[in-house]
Amino acid sequence: MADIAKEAGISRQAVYLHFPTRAELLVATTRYLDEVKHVDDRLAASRSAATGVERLSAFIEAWGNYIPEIYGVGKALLAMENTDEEASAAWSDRMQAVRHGCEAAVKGLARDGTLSPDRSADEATDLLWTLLSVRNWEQLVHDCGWSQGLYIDTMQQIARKSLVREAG
Amino acid sequence: MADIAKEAGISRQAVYLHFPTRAELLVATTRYLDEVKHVDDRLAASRSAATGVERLSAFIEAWGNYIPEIYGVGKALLAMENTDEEASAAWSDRMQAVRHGCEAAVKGLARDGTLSPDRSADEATDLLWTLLSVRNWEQLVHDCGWSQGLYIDTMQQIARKSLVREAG
DNA sequence: CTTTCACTTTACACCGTGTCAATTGACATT
DNA sequence: AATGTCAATTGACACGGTGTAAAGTGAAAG
Repeated sequence: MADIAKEAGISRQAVYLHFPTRAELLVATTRYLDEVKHVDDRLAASRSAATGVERLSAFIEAWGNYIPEIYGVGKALLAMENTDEEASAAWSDRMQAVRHGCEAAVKGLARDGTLSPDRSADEATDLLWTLLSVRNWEQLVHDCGWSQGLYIDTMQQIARKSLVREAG
Repeated sequence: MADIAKEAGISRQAVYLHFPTRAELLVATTRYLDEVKHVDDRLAASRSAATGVERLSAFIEAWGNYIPEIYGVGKALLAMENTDEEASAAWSDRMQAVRHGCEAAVKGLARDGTLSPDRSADEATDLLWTLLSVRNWEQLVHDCGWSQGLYIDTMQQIARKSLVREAG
């Protein structure tokens, strides 16, 4: 909080005049980021894809390219996951939104009859959601040094191979 | 620390007589767990597999079934990753050991000529390592309610599909 | 009989979060 | 020109968790 106040050029206490707790500050920041980065517009593109398979790839590209923009705040929120109830709930809420995106992509496959017979729709959603977690992005791009492009390509391919019937 | 002391039936300060910091206590606990759970023996089984593909599956099964046993300490260590240098290094060290296991499995595939042509050995190792992260296990088994068996089966299948040439 | 050792109790320093009260300075209202 | 409002300031403090320090206890071992 002290660092944030310094960065903002106000006193530490003044921050509390705007945001009652550290968690609420972070939550407000994610909301602001979503607004300013037009996350809705980006995900809308994936919804207009012709086939389920295309939609899956478009969704992965849209979300995957959004991760780096929210990564900073996300990491801060994730760091307080264990100690702050409210922060945990806020992050969990945002991740549920991503899960709904995954679910929609999986349903697109099911509608086309291209969902892999190996997995139920729920399991496929869980799997895709896990695959696309911010932590996985962090590990591959930050820790392993992958480029953003390699990350997107690989995630698209692996999602296709694990979720699409007769994958190629 | 107070909770741990209470559980151990000694005073909070007495804990510091054994472990200088909270981080070192957790590190010692992981070491103790590794010893008592015979992690080396378990992973040895995967090394004796005939083919690279079998070895991959055996490794995933061995590590995947080890995760729940270290999960408690792992989570505590992960929680201090951002604040405690030493805890972060300790966890990172343990995860490097897992990465070496992944690397060995990938090399097994490469030796057989069954590694997917889509990926270099390094990328395959990164991918497998990320797939098998404790966080992913946590999300699927804890958050999504998957059984341990479903987790193992799915990870084996997805690893085969993403890493093995002409996957089936 | 004394040393040693693990442990106890008590006290305290430090840091980060969050609260509270009194004050200031700018701007708008009347 | 006097008044009220509002954002922000300063300074103090409570709380919880980690870690340090010092003096004391009790039992086993030489």
